[in-house]
Amino acid sequence: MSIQEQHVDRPYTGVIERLKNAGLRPTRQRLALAKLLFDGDDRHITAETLHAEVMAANVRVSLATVYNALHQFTRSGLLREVVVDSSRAYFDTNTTGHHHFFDEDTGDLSDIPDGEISVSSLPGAPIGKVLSGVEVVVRVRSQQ
Amino acid sequence: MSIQEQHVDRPYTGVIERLKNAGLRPTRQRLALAKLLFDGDDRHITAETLHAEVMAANVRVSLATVYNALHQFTRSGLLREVVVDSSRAYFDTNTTGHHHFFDEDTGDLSDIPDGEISVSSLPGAPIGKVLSGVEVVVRVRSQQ
DNA sequence: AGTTAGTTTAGAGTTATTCTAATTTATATC
DNA sequence: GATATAAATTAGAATAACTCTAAACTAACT
Repeated sequence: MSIQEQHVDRPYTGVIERLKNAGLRPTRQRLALAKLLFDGDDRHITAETLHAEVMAANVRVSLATVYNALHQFTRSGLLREVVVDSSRAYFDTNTTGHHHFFDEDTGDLSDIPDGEISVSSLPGAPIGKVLSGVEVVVRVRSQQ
Repeated sequence: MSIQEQHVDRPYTGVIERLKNAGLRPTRQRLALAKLLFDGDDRHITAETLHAEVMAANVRVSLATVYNALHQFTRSGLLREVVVDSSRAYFDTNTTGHHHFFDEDTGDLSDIPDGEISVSSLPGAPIGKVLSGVEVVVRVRSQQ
Protein backbone atom coordinates (compact mmCIF):
# COMPACT_ATOMS: atom_id res chain seq x y z
CA MET A 1 0.00 0.00 0.00
CA SER A 2 1.49 3.35 -0.99
CA ILE A 3 1.71 6.21 1.39
CA GLN A 4 -0.98 7.99 -0.60
CA GLU A 5 -3.40 5.06 -0.41
CA GLN A 6 -2.77 4.73 3.29
CA HIS A 7 -3.46 8.42 3.66
CA VAL A 8 -6.80 8.09 1.92
CA ASP A 9 -7.88 4.89 3.67
CA ARG A 10 -6.88 5.59 7.24
CA PRO A 11 -6.25 9.29 7.41
CA TYR A 12 -5.50 9.35 11.15
CA THR A 13 -3.41 6.25 11.82
CA GLY A 14 0.00 7.90 11.45
CA VAL A 15 -0.93 10.78 13.66
CA ILE A 16 -2.58 8.53 16.27
CA GLU A 17 0.61 6.53 16.59
CA ARG A 18 2.67 9.66 16.87
CA LEU A 19 0.55 10.94 19.76
CA LYS A 20 0.49 7.59 21.53
CA ASN A 21 4.26 7.31 21.28
CA ALA A 22 4.48 10.73 22.89
CA GLY A 23 2.26 9.50 25.73
CA LEU A 24 -0.60 11.75 24.71
CA ARG A 25 -4.20 10.55 24.34
CA PRO A 26 -5.35 10.94 20.76
CA THR A 27 -8.28 13.22 21.44
CA ARG A 28 -10.38 14.80 18.71
CA GLN A 29 -8.63 18.14 19.32
CA ARG A 30 -5.07 16.84 19.40
CA LEU A 31 -5.72 14.72 16.30
CA ALA A 32 -6.95 17.70 14.31
CA LEU A 33 -3.99 19.81 15.42
CA ALA A 34 -1.43 17.07 14.81
CA LYS A 35 -2.85 16.40 11.37
CA LEU A 36 -2.46 20.05 10.41
CA LEU A 37 1.04 20.14 11.84
CA PHE A 38 2.56 16.83 10.83
CA ASP A 39 0.64 15.65 7.82
CA GLY A 40 2.65 17.31 5.10
CA ASP A 41 5.67 19.56 4.81
CA ASP A 42 7.47 21.18 7.72
CA ARG A 43 5.78 24.28 9.03
CA HIS A 44 6.21 27.34 11.20
CA ILE A 45 3.19 28.38 13.23
CA THR A 46 2.01 30.45 16.15
CA ALA A 47 -0.84 29.64 18.52
CA GLU A 48 -3.08 32.11 16.71
CA THR A 49 -2.35 30.86 13.20
CA LEU A 50 -2.86 27.24 14.21
CA HIS A 51 -6.09 28.08 16.00
CA ALA A 52 -7.37 29.89 12.93
CA GLU A 53 -6.48 26.88 10.76
CA VAL A 54 -8.17 24.33 12.93
CA MET A 55 -11.32 26.45 13.13
CA ALA A 56 -11.25 26.90 9.35
CA ALA A 57 -11.18 23.09 9.12
CA ASN A 58 -14.41 23.09 11.11
CA VAL A 59 -12.97 21.49 14.21
CA ARG A 60 -13.96 23.37 17.34
CA VAL A 61 -10.89 23.70 19.58
CA SER A 62 -10.39 26.35 22.22
CA LEU A 63 -7.35 28.59 22.18
CA ALA A 64 -6.37 27.23 25.61
CA THR A 65 -6.23 23.74 24.11
CA VAL A 66 -4.06 24.98 21.25
CA TYR A 67 -1.62 26.44 23.78
CA ASN A 68 -1.70 23.23 25.82
CA ALA A 69 -1.07 21.09 22.75
CA LEU A 70 1.78 23.26 21.50
CA HIS A 71 3.56 22.93 24.83
CA GLN A 72 2.89 19.21 25.15
CA PHE A 73 4.09 18.58 21.59
CA THR A 74 7.19 20.63 22.32
CA ARG A 75 7.90 18.82 25.61
CA SER A 76 7.68 15.47 23.86
CA GLY A 77 9.90 16.51 20.97
CA LEU A 78 7.30 16.70 18.21
CA LEU A 79 7.80 20.46 17.91
CA ARG A 80 10.54 22.95 18.59
CA GLU A 81 10.05 26.50 19.76
CA VAL A 82 11.87 29.17 17.76
CA VAL A 83 12.44 32.48 19.50
CA VAL A 84 12.49 35.33 17.00
CA ASP A 85 9.99 37.82 18.34
CA SER A 86 9.73 39.12 21.87
CA SER A 87 5.98 39.38 21.61
CA ARG A 88 4.93 35.93 20.48
CA ALA A 89 6.04 32.31 20.34
CA TYR A 90 6.73 30.49 17.05
CA PHE A 91 6.88 26.72 16.69
CA ASP A 92 8.59 24.61 14.05
CA THR A 93 7.62 21.08 13.06
CA ASN A 94 11.20 20.49 11.93
CA THR A 95 12.92 19.58 15.19
CA THR A 96 16.33 18.91 13.69
CA GLY A 97 19.11 21.47 14.02
CA HIS A 98 18.70 24.21 11.47
CA HIS A 99 18.45 27.99 11.36
CA HIS A 100 16.03 30.72 10.29
CA PHE A 101 15.32 33.85 8.37
CA PHE A 102 12.86 36.13 10.10
CA ASP A 103 11.19 38.97 8.21
CA GLU A 104 10.71 41.74 10.75
CA ASP A 105 8.09 43.46 8.59
CA THR A 106 5.81 40.54 7.79
CA GLY A 107 6.57 38.17 10.67
CA ASP A 108 7.43 35.42 8.14
CA LEU A 109 9.73 32.73 9.44
CA SER A 110 11.59 30.51 6.97
CA ASP A 111 14.36 27.95 7.06
CA ILE A 112 17.88 28.75 6.00
CA PRO A 113 18.70 25.91 3.61
CA ASP A 114 21.08 23.38 5.12
CA GLY A 115 24.68 24.16 4.25
CA GLU A 116 24.06 27.85 3.64
CA ILE A 117 25.18 28.69 7.13
CA SER A 118 27.40 27.13 9.74
CA VAL A 119 28.39 27.95 13.26
CA SER A 120 31.94 27.08 14.10
CA SER A 121 33.97 26.81 17.27
CA LEU A 122 31.00 26.55 19.57
CA PRO A 123 31.82 27.86 23.01
CA GLY A 124 31.48 25.56 25.98
CA ALA A 125 28.60 26.30 28.35
CA PRO A 126 29.53 28.31 31.45
CA ILE A 127 30.40 26.08 34.45
CA GLY A 128 27.38 24.52 36.11
CA LYS A 129 25.32 24.88 32.94
CA VAL A 130 24.44 22.47 30.18
CA LEU A 131 23.94 23.41 26.57
CA SER A 132 20.35 23.18 25.47
CA GLY A 133 20.35 24.60 21.97
CA VAL A 134 21.98 26.89 19.43
CA GLU A 135 19.85 29.18 17.30
CA VAL A 136 20.92 31.47 14.52
CA VAL A 137 18.38 34.01 13.34
CA VAL A 138 19.10 36.07 10.26
CA ARG A 139 16.81 39.08 10.39
CA VAL A 140 15.67 40.64 7.16
CA ARG A 141 13.44 43.56 6.25
CA SER A 142 11.36 44.18 3.17
CA GLN A 143 13.43 46.49 0.98
CA GLN A 144 12.41 50.11 1.62
CA MET B 1 42.32 65.52 32.81
CA SER B 2 41.88 61.79 33.24
CA ILE B 3 38.64 60.00 32.50
CA GLN B 4 38.19 59.44 36.23
CA GLU B 5 38.67 63.11 37.08
CA GLN B 6 36.27 64.10 34.37
CA HIS B 7 33.76 61.66 35.81
CA VAL B 8 34.07 63.16 39.27
CA ASP B 9 33.98 66.78 38.19
CA ARG B 10 31.23 66.80 35.60
CA PRO B 11 29.33 63.56 36.07
CA TYR B 12 26.75 64.19 33.35
CA THR B 13 28.67 65.78 30.52
CA GLY B 14 29.45 62.58 28.63
CA VAL B 15 25.91 61.38 28.83
CA ILE B 16 24.45 64.79 27.92
CA GLU B 17 26.54 64.85 24.77
CA ARG B 18 25.51 61.34 23.89
CA LEU B 19 21.83 62.22 24.15
CA LYS B 20 22.23 65.47 22.22
CA ASN B 21 24.07 63.68 19.44
CA ALA B 22 21.16 61.26 19.26
CA GLY B 23 18.76 64.19 18.89
CA LEU B 24 17.21 63.59 22.32
CA ARG B 25 16.73 66.32 24.91
CA PRO B 26 18.75 65.57 28.01
CA THR B 27 15.88 65.47 30.46
CA ARG B 28 16.24 64.48 34.11
CA GLN B 29 14.74 61.06 33.32
CA ARG B 30 16.79 60.29 30.23
CA LEU B 31 19.96 61.44 31.98
CA ALA B 32 19.40 59.10 34.91
CA LEU B 33 18.64 56.18 32.60
CA ALA B 34 21.57 56.90 30.27
CA LYS B 35 23.94 57.19 33.22
CA LEU B 36 22.89 53.77 34.48
CA LEU B 37 23.18 52.29 31.02
CA PHE B 38 26.28 53.87 29.56
CA ASP B 39 28.40 54.99 32.48
CA GLY B 40 30.36 51.81 33.04
CA ASP B 41 30.63 48.35 31.57
CA ASP B 42 28.34 46.95 28.92
CA ARG B 43 25.04 45.71 30.27
CA HIS B 44 21.98 43.62 29.45
CA ILE B 45 18.70 44.92 30.82
CA THR B 46 14.94 44.69 30.51
CA ALA B 47 12.43 47.50 31.04
CA GLU B 48 11.60 46.13 34.48
CA THR B 49 15.18 45.76 35.68
CA LEU B 50 16.12 49.25 34.49
CA HIS B 51 13.02 50.74 36.08
CA ALA B 52 13.87 49.05 39.38
CA GLU B 53 17.41 50.40 39.18
CA VAL B 54 16.45 53.97 38.47
CA MET B 55 13.92 53.92 41.29
CA ALA B 56 16.56 52.45 43.61
CA ALA B 57 18.75 55.41 42.66
CA ASN B 58 15.95 57.66 43.95
CA VAL B 59 15.05 59.10 40.57
CA ARG B 60 11.33 58.99 39.97
CA VAL B 61 10.71 57.77 36.40
CA SER B 62 7.52 56.12 35.17
CA LEU B 63 7.62 52.73 33.51
CA ALA B 64 6.16 54.32 30.36
CA THR B 65 9.17 56.63 30.19
CA VAL B 66 11.54 53.71 30.60
CA TYR B 67 9.86 51.99 27.63
CA ASN B 68 9.97 55.21 25.62
CA ALA B 69 13.64 55.73 26.38
CA LEU B 70 14.60 52.14 25.57
CA HIS B 71 12.97 52.47 22.15
CA GLN B 72 14.42 55.90 21.44
CA PHE B 73 17.90 54.76 22.48
CA THR B 74 17.54 51.72 20.27
CA ARG B 75 16.31 53.73 17.30
CA SER B 76 19.28 56.06 17.57
CA GLY B 77 21.81 53.26 17.89
CA LEU B 78 22.73 53.66 21.56
CA LEU B 79 21.18 50.28 22.38
CA ARG B 80 20.50 47.03 20.58
CA GLU B 81 17.56 44.74 21.22
CA VAL B 82 18.40 41.08 21.77
CA VAL B 83 15.59 38.60 21.20
CA VAL B 84 16.00 35.58 23.44
CA ASP B 85 12.68 35.24 25.20
CA SER B 86 9.25 35.26 23.65
CA SER B 87 7.79 36.98 26.67
CA ARG B 88 10.01 40.00 27.18
CA ALA B 89 12.46 42.30 25.46
CA TYR B 90 16.13 42.47 26.43
CA PHE B 91 18.46 45.33 25.51
CA ASP B 92 22.23 45.40 25.23
CA THR B 93 24.44 48.48 25.59
CA ASN B 94 27.03 46.78 23.39
CA THR B 95 25.76 47.56 19.91
CA THR B 96 28.63 45.91 18.04
CA GLY B 97 28.15 42.49 16.45
CA HIS B 98 28.48 39.77 19.06
CA HIS B 99 26.50 36.81 20.35
CA HIS B 100 24.88 35.56 23.55
CA PHE B 101 24.40 32.86 26.10
CA PHE B 102 20.91 32.77 27.54
CA ASP B 103 20.16 30.83 30.71
CA GLU B 104 16.63 29.54 30.31
CA ASP B 105 16.26 28.93 34.05
CA THR B 106 17.44 32.24 35.44
CA GLY B 107 16.84 34.57 32.46
CA ASP B 108 20.51 35.63 32.59
CA LEU B 109 21.91 36.95 29.35
CA SER B 110 25.68 37.10 28.84
CA ASP B 111 28.07 37.75 25.99
CA ILE B 112 29.87 34.99 24.19
CA PRO B 113 33.49 36.17 24.25
CA ASP B 114 34.65 37.40 20.88
CA GLY B 115 36.36 34.68 18.88
CA GLU B 116 34.65 31.85 20.73
CA ILE B 117 32.04 31.54 18.01
CA SER B 118 31.80 32.39 14.37
CA VAL B 119 29.14 32.17 11.73
CA SER B 120 30.40 31.27 8.33
CA SER B 121 28.99 31.25 4.82
CA LEU B 122 26.19 33.68 5.58
CA PRO B 123 23.25 33.16 3.26
CA GLY B 124 22.08 36.02 1.11
CA ALA B 125 18.78 37.56 2.06
CA PRO B 126 15.77 36.34 0.05
CA ILE B 127 15.06 38.49 -3.00
CA GLY B 128 13.38 41.77 -2.19
CA LYS B 129 14.73 41.70 1.35
CA VAL B 130 17.70 43.33 3.00
CA LEU B 131 19.69 41.86 5.81
CA SER B 132 19.17 43.61 9.11
CA GLY B 133 21.04 41.49 11.60
CA VAL B 134 22.43 38.09 12.54
CA GLU B 135 21.99 36.76 16.04
CA VAL B 136 23.34 33.59 17.55
CA VAL B 137 21.85 32.52 20.87
CA VAL B 138 23.39 29.62 22.74
CA ARG B 139 20.78 28.43 25.22
CA VAL B 140 21.92 26.86 28.46
CA ARG B 141 20.15 25.40 31.47
CA SER B 142 21.27 25.13 35.06
CA GLN B 143 22.53 21.58 35.46
CA GLN B 144 19.71 19.42 36.82
C1' DA C 1 10.06 86.09 31.11
C1' DG C 2 7.13 83.98 27.50
C1' DT C 3 6.24 80.65 24.02
C1' DT C 4 6.20 76.32 22.14
C1' DA C 5 7.44 71.96 20.84
C1' DG C 6 9.08 68.05 22.96
C1' DT C 7 8.64 65.05 27.20
C1' DT C 8 6.64 62.78 31.01
C1' DT C 9 3.01 60.62 33.38
C1' DA C 10 -1.14 58.20 35.37
C1' DG C 11 -4.11 55.33 34.18
C1' DA C 12 -6.71 52.95 30.76
C1' DG C 13 -6.25 49.77 26.93
C1' DT C 14 -4.26 45.86 24.35
C1' DT C 15 -2.22 41.41 23.31
C1' DA C 16 -0.35 37.10 24.13
C1' DT C 17 -0.54 33.77 27.29
C1' DT C 18 -1.70 31.22 31.67
C1' DC C 19 -4.80 29.74 35.25
C1' DT C 20 -8.96 27.83 37.44
C1' DA C 21 -12.56 25.09 38.33
C1' DA C 22 -16.31 22.85 36.12
C1' DT C 23 -17.58 19.77 32.38
C1' DT C 24 -16.51 16.29 29.12
C1' DT C 25 -14.16 12.25 27.20
C1' DA C 26 -10.81 8.36 26.42
C1' DT C 27 -9.68 4.18 28.11
C1' DA C 28 -9.17 0.52 31.50
C1' DT C 29 -12.10 -2.71 33.92
C1' DC C 30 -16.04 -5.28 34.87
C1' DG D 1 -21.20 -2.76 26.10
C1' DA D 2 -21.79 -0.22 30.75
C1' DT D 3 -19.05 2.04 34.26
C1' DA D 4 -15.46 4.25 36.77
C1' DT D 5 -11.75 7.32 36.72
C1' DA D 6 -7.98 9.82 35.37
C1' DA D 7 -6.92 12.81 31.75
C1' DA D 8 -8.34 16.46 28.69
C1' DT D 9 -11.05 20.39 27.32
C1' DT D 10 -13.19 24.67 27.98
C1' DA D 11 -15.04 29.40 29.14
C1' DG D 12 -13.86 32.98 31.26
C1' DA D 13 -11.03 35.31 34.57
C1' DA D 14 -6.33 36.58 35.57
C1' DT D 15 -1.68 38.03 34.47
C1' DA D 16 2.36 40.17 32.37
C1' DA D 17 4.43 43.02 29.30
C1' DC D 18 3.80 46.38 26.93
C1' DT D 19 1.34 50.57 24.32
C1' DC D 20 -1.74 54.48 24.06
C1' DT D 21 -3.96 58.82 25.34
C1' DA D 22 -4.56 63.16 26.77
C1' DA D 23 -3.28 66.25 30.32
C1' DA D 24 0.56 68.39 32.88
C1' DC D 25 5.27 69.68 32.70
C1' DT D 26 9.80 71.36 31.04
C1' DA D 27 13.84 72.40 27.92
C1' DA D 28 15.34 75.66 25.15
C1' DC D 29 14.58 79.28 21.82
C1' DT D 30 13.21 84.18 21.44
